[in-house]
Amino acid sequence: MSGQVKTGQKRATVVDVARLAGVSPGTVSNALSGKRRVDEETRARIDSAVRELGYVPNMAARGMRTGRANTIALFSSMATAVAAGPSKLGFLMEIAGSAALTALSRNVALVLVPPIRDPEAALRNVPFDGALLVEPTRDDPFLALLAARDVPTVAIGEAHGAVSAHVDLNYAQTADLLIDHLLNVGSRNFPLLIGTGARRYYEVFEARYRQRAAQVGMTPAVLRIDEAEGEAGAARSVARHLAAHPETDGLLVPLDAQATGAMEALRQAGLSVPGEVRVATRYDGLRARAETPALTAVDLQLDTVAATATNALLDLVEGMECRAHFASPLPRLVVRGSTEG
Amino acid sequence: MSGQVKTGQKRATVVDVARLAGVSPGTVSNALSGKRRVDEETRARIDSAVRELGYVPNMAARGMRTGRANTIALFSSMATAVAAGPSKLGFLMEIAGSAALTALSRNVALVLVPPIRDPEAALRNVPFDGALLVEPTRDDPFLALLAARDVPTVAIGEAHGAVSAHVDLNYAQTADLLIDHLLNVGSRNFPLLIGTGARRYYEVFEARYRQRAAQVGMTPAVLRIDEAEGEAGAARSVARHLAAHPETDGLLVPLDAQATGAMEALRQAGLSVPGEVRVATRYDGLRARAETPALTAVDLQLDTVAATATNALLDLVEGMECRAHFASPLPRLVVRGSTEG
DNA sequence: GGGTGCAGTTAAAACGTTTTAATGGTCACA
DNA sequence: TGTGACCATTAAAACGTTTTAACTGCACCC
Repeated sequence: MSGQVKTGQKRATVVDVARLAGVSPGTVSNALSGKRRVDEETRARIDSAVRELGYVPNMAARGMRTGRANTIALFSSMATAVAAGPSKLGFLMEIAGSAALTALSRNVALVLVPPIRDPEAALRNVPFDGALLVEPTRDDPFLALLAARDVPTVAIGEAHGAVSAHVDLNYAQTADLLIDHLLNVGSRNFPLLIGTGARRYYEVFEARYRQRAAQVGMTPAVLRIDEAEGEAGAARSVARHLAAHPETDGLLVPLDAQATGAMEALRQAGLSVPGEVRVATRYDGLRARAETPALTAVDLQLDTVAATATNALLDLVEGMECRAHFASPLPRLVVRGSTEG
Repeated sequence: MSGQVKTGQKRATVVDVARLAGVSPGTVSNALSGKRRVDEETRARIDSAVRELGYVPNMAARGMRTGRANTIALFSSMATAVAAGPSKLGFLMEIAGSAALTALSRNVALVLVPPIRDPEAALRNVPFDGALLVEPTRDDPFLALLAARDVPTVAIGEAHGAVSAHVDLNYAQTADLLIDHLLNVGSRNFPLLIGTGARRYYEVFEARYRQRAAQVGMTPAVLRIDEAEGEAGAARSVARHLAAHPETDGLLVPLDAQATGAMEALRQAGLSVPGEVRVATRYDGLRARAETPALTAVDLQLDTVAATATNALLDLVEGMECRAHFASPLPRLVVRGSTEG
């Protein structure tokens, strides 16, 4: 009997509980939320009524009253996510797992909003009190929509637009790590491949690359490839570059989808990796590890990053003050077969 | 001006829109939802009022009235997920991505409930109108909780308990695929490693393994390892088996975390893979691909499986009739270095 | 005895939407 | 002219909480 609810029966409400316990609904609410003192004996009566009726609070009603959804949303910038396909999803999912765990430890659920054609529809149908935005582009459609909704937003990775806060992804250090590594293993002629989108980390990578190239006397070559062309686009671009520059002995390809494309081009050209050409990429995900040889990459410690971002967002949602900028653990180089023989 | 909302300003409601458009709130609701006919001219007035005020419907209020949260939850059986760590998360995340996409295409968001200590608290604070349950164990704590809440539940993988429906993960075919493959590449003495938990797919794997072993005259050996001991437990168990059975020339290890543990044991024993011992696992995820040599595994087509499950669940939520059992695309063997030289 | 303060409780309002039943108007048909 | 059907609209109720302000007793203090 007790605790059981028959199928189809209407769920018990706070008034049912109140009636059974012989108190008013307000007292039940106070007893359950603990917001006000309730007599010990009354509380006991309420508790047993709750158990007997199998009462579960109606979240929608609570949300309407309190104005909170107990939910945060994780968005990924549409364009790239689609373009980079599974790789970007890996990146996103790694963040999602950690963010969900952190959020739930604070009694908030994470809703996952994958890249989708119509961001506006997604926003409209999903209740949430805060948003996590993964590496937004300069003109990210979500930025405007979230701003219009006046909802706290935390970006993962440096953001151009107006966000409440952002967690650093250490673009500069990551770039330096990879560039210095390529130099250390002896590469002296390696181009940088980046996408054409307005991503902050492209800008940073390019800046560091050019600076370092100038220092060591390397002629810089920056190949820009539309992200939407995926692996194939990168392969074509690299093939062209190899033909024009046979002295090439390395490739710096931050976007992993483009990195595997580049590997394909190298195979076609009959060049050995890492013997003749060394290759390094940024995100140490499935693509990087599944390539043969596996690609040297960087451990961005996304779980820590996501936890930091989530906690910051929840602080904001709860109305606490919060810094506008959070540092991340320093990225660590993960050396693999593609740069060491 | 239009479409702009100043920060801190209270959000416009349907009443504000109604007043501005000179109609009643009910008409606004009808115009927006399209549930009833509304004169073309009034609809236009309402639309422009909506734009001017930057009106966004309050989901909580709508949810309270309609009884729908526009949300489904994805749960993963607690014990295993924790035990198998990142590998299980990979599995879960692959499903999550596809489920989220499918759900969103039907205007429903996916909330991600990662393995957590207190499942009951998770359930209480998260509003959802349906649940997706990944490979529940026989006594899965979520099963009871979801049943008590009387919420439609769809399991991914055969389920023991009471769920509204389940989508097959083709345990038998998967087992056959792997067993036959090991036999085909010449293995004649390979034990089966499985966990101790009450998972349906352990039972099926064991049954098929014993049957096939009897057919080909192989002495069956089933090693059961507590999932909670992870890689190390599997490594110890395999080391022991190898010492007692030097004739071992293969390993069938469905759980990928245990498979990588087994690989470690083989390395320690100085046995070459695939030369002396062939290894096969089930889930073709990061662990399988990142191992050296990469592990032969099975493509379970989780994206299709997740999409099927999600659509079934949403049908149930919308009150449609729905089959209790869905087939999945047949699993395909992915042959890798661990079984072919 | 009249005020003050406190602790526990309550009645009623409020949150913002959807839905129901009722309303007035127009049109076609007898 | 009356009758019914239909259409667009509306007023009001309903959803299930939380919160506010009021209200009890009751003890304590001048």
